[in-house]
Amino acid sequence: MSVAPLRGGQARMDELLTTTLDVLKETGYERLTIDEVVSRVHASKATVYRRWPSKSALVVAAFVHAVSHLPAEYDTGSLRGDLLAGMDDLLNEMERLADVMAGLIDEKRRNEELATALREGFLDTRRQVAAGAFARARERGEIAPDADVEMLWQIAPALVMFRWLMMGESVPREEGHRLVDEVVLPLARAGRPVSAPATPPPPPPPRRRAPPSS
Amino acid sequence: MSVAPLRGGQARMDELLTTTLDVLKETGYERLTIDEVVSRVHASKATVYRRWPSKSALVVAAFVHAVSHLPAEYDTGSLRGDLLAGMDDLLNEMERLADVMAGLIDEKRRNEELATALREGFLDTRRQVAAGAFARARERGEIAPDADVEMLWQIAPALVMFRWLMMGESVPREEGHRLVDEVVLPLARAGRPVSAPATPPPPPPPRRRAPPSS
Amino acid sequence: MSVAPLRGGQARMDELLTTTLDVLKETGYERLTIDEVVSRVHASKATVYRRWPSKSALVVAAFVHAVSHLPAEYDTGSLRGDLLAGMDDLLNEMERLADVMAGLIDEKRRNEELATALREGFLDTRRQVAAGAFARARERGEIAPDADVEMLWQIAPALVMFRWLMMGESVPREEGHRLVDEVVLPLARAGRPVSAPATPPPPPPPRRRAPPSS
Amino acid sequence: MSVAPLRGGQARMDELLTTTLDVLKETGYERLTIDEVVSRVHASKATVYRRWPSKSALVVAAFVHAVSHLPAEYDTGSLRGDLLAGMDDLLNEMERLADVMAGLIDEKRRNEELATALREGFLDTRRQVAAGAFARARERGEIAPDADVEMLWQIAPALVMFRWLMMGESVPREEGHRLVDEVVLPLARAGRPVSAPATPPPPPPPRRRAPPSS
DNA sequence: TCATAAGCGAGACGGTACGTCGTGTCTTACG
DNA sequence: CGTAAGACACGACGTACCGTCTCGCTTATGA
Repeated sequence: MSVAPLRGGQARMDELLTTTLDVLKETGYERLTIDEVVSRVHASKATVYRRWPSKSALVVAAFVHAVSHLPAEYDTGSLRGDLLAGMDDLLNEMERLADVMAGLIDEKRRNEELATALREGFLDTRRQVAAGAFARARERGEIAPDADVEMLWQIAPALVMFRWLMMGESVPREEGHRLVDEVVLPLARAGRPVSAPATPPPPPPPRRRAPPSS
Repeated sequence: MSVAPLRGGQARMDELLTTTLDVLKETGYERLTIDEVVSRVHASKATVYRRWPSKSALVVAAFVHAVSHLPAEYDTGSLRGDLLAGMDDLLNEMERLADVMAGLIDEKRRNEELATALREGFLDTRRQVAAGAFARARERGEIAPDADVEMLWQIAPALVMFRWLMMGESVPREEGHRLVDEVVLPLARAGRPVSAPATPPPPPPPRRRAPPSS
Repeated sequence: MSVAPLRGGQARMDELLTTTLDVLKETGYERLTIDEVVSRVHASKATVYRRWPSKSALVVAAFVHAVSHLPAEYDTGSLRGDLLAGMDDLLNEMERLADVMAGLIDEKRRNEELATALREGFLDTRRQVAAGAFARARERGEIAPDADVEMLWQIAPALVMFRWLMMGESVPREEGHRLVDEVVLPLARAGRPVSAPATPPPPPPPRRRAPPSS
Repeated sequence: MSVAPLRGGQARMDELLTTTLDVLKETGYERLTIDEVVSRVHASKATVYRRWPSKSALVVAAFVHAVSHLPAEYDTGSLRGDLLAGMDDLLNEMERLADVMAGLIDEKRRNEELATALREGFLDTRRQVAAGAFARARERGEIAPDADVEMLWQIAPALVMFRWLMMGESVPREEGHRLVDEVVLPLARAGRPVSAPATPPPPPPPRRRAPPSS
């Protein structure tokens, strides 16, 4: 769906992409209009369609553009410092991109490139930040050797995005830090629980039907 | 934007709403068309617009319809049993509604009724299931008295929805159970950490700019 | 290229067609815009495209509509009276349609329906008017029995259209009448010349080339 | 709108003009595309627009180029010979230009230069050929002194163009010669009719309305 | 001899119109 | 009266062409 940038006009491309992102934030994917975007930068529709074959491709490119920076790396000397730094970065990114992401989650189901952009441009960054921090912490003996890093890295983005996208609330810095101190760090230090309780899992509950059929 | 059901035709309404949900799952909010819905049930557009004033109202109603059942309540006698039962219910609901939710997250930003439906019909159910379970567990002394219930209940839905909507993966039952056993239960039992480390939080990291401007 | 008229809205169709004809007269085929037409009658493009598949089809229909009346028939009792009446009718029609025709002559080359409309709706009317007049005149003995009717009927429209379309002048009534009196009537009365001069036709002249190649 | 030939590249100009004429014949004015023309001669749009300021100017120039040769003059010694020679020339020109003319009649209404080109490059040639022939014939006493030359010269082009452009038929040489022998020559020899019949012209017929309103 | 200029191809660009499609309103005819 | 059918005004989409423009490349001349 993406298109090799034209020879000239790199500046024009950036302008189009950042403007697209602005409009996206303001109005959401559905209400975004190509005409609105081009009129803001005094361009013409052809200039857009010469680069991207459709509205959705334009929007995807704008998102890719927005998340295409080098993954952050923090080495503050302590696990807590690293995680707090990563959390601050996450919160900044969400502030910038939460509205845009909301408009793209549906599109992502049908657009492999967008899915890749989200994964590689955003999620992998979170994973790498956390993975690096945990690796250094393990060498320093700060955490249990069997800590489940693959689960741990997801906790912060999952909860932050849940709050932004599902609950519709922003997440203040202190909340994010509490999340690190009261959830991530304790779990990392404790490692996996000694043994999963032997009680067999209960039978699956009866499936619900959509309408309150009773 | 809300529903004014006509006297007759309750069955017709259900048919329209469930069909709307089907189309929504298949094609997403943006690509859903009223004509597609009505042609599937051999109805006419007027029949839809007599009941709901817009496409978004129809879709909201379909979602409300889908989540409008009594909140589940599980009392299995143990916290773990309750949480696992709640997790199974959550996983079932996600299986049924993940695609639909993806299509509505953007619309929710502009549609208060949809936001309410999501909150009351879906999230509050999760909260109540967990809150009840934790309350009983505290009475039984199974968990620390200062366990942060408001944070704890969010962990399961946040991580499950993160996996479904962000990572694009479904969550198998065993994974859900591991989440209960290795994250929720340990945190509940431990309660809040003795004291937040006294180290002052690091200064906020420099904000990133969108393009790799270096 | 034509389309069965929709059930309702015959009035709307007429309105669209006459407005199309107006715009056509004012601006010519090339500069005519669907948006201009629909905005004049407060219609929408879809209303046009529901009936006619393209701009050219609309314009053709407007022309067909404009020439779709019963062929005139004049029986004034004398050949001269009949021809003058036919001439007046021709001049009226040209006044009404000359600008339109100018815009359609090119399109006619590619549009069989338009060609048919021009032939049957306009030219055949001329032929029939003249043919009837000459037939009655021959019975009355007013003209030579061997008068070449197939050539005679063409003279009036050919010269009038030549003046309108090629020379860009309108033809006043007196000029038209002079044409009848000084060209058509004399030729009709004289019949074919006694014998074609026996001189063999000269050899065809050398073909010219486009550029003044000398 | 007129031509300002660049210093070099006369050959290029000819190439462009003749190619334009070709495309014009094939597709008509409206469908002619600058891109089509330049791609056929491996030129670029700038090369066209450096010479002619618009599509219509290019097309006009192509037509002017096509009709810009010295007016023919035939002096065969007899009126009939002159007229037949002129007719052959006319038929040749129509063969070459009928399609092009069809595409330009509409444009001519709005383009004074094109109107001039048609008049001076094509029509005046016909007029001069005929006028010369008739002048010599009058001196020789071959025609009536009061023959209406201004009307006579138009008959041949009017009828030939009528056949080509309105009826959509080509005109074979014999038909053209018949036209000379049976129409033009008899009228020229007879001169104006002795007296216009005294019958007053009939009242103008009722104007027709566009739709068959009865 | 080489530099300065000019025409050239290529094609991006701002516009404008096209023809299509979906929304939400409305009318018509049927049961 | 509710409904199926579908016409309608509106407005966005994605395409095509016009006329302008900038870019290098080539060529052709003049210092």
